[in-house]
Amino acid sequence: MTVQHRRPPTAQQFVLDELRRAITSGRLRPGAPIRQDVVAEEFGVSRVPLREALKTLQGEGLVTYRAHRGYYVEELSLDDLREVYRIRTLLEEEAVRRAAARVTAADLAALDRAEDEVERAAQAGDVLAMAAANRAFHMALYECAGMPRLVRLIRTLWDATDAYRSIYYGENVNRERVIGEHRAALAALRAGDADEAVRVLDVHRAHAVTALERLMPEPA
Amino acid sequence: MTVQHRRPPTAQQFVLDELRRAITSGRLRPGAPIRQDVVAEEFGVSRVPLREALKTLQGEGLVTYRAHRGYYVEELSLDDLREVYRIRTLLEEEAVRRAAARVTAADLAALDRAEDEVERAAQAGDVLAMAAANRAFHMALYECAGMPRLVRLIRTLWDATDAYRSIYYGENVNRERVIGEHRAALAALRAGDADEAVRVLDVHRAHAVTALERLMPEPA
DNA sequence: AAGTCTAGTATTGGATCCAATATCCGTGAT
DNA sequence: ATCACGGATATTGGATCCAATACTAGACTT
Repeated sequence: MTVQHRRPPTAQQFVLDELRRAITSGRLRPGAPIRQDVVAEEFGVSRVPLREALKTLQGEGLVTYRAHRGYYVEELSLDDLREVYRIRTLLEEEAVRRAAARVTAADLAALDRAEDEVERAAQAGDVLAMAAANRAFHMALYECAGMPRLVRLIRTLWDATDAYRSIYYGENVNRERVIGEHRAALAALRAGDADEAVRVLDVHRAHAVTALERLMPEPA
Repeated sequence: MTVQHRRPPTAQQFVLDELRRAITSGRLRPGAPIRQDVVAEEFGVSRVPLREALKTLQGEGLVTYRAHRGYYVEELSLDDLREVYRIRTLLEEEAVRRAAARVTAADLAALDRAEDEVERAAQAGDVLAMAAANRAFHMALYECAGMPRLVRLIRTLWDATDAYRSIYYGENVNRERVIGEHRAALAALRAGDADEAVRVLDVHRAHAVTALERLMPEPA
């Protein structure tokens, strides 16, 4: 007996996910004020969990907040996305370098398993599962750096742009490319070649940006 | 007619500041659960603004959260602080480099004024004012990079460790040193020498870490 | 005696209601 | 006509109350 849309355990989680989707999909227009009454009713919750979700989004930079004025949808232009990816590059390079220096055999085995998961999802053509598995793979890799706060930051940046990524995996070509790049990164890591691992993952990331630039609606 | 402690415009802001202090000062011990009832009563507010403040702190990594289990004070060991400073280094280097490439005459004039403010506070021996002015100076510098999201991230990292910094300015030597370093950074920026500006500010930051290592209570 | 189920309690999650603040618009003075 | 002032309204901020969940302890079974 399968549950269709397993709703998260709390309303704030549910609203958080929905809001992210609404913002990154453009349904809530950039710059527009978020009327708590309206949105709360739309999602069928009260304003309390909504406000907690908004606080989280504020931390991620998807909304801005002014006391007694409310929350506003933050602009997420192509330039902003590029900026996010630039920041990710800075942080993830550090993570990969440290990971390369510290990675253990057990870590590598776990990464192999994570990559298997990605490929299984790709084979099945399950876009959602692949996005999730891909994320798990990358985070597992970054975790090897032994810098929990760095990983937390990276994870937040991924959260802020998650909705865009799922578009990316819709295309067959990308799915194959991703797998190749993952394998190359793993090989480099296994060989202890930090520079090569960084290089591969930079390309990996850069390609995602290019794809986004192609897919994003150019600002009017 | 001076207001003693101008309480922030909202209870959540007030609680946020107080909580940060309580956590970074160690009054709320690492790993300890945060009982909302207790803390709310202690600060004289209801649980609603407290929970919003906690969400913000979650974003900053000062507390962790598990649904239906509550918030817990996050460990902030010396290692964690080092990690935060390492991340700051990565992000701020990028900001300074971009700033050096884009800084205008007007920007430089504004930075001069910001630095004047710092020196005025230092002269007056007003530690709190100096911390604030110093922060304003650095942020003004980073703003020149034209990367709002990057600046936002840096600001968040500063927020998470603000309480520690005020200790730093308590010492006379540090106040003088800071001013010298600021001036050197400004000179480098004016000369368009990005590498030098980065170098100076790296030293600047590294010294703050060293001071912290001296002052921090070593974990038992 | 060990483990499991169950009732009770503590704590968080969420809804509703009221208060405080900001915005908007009309009125009046200059 | 323009600006300042003031009240009405919309919206956010916060307090209280109730519901849902997780923890605890004790009784019962084996």
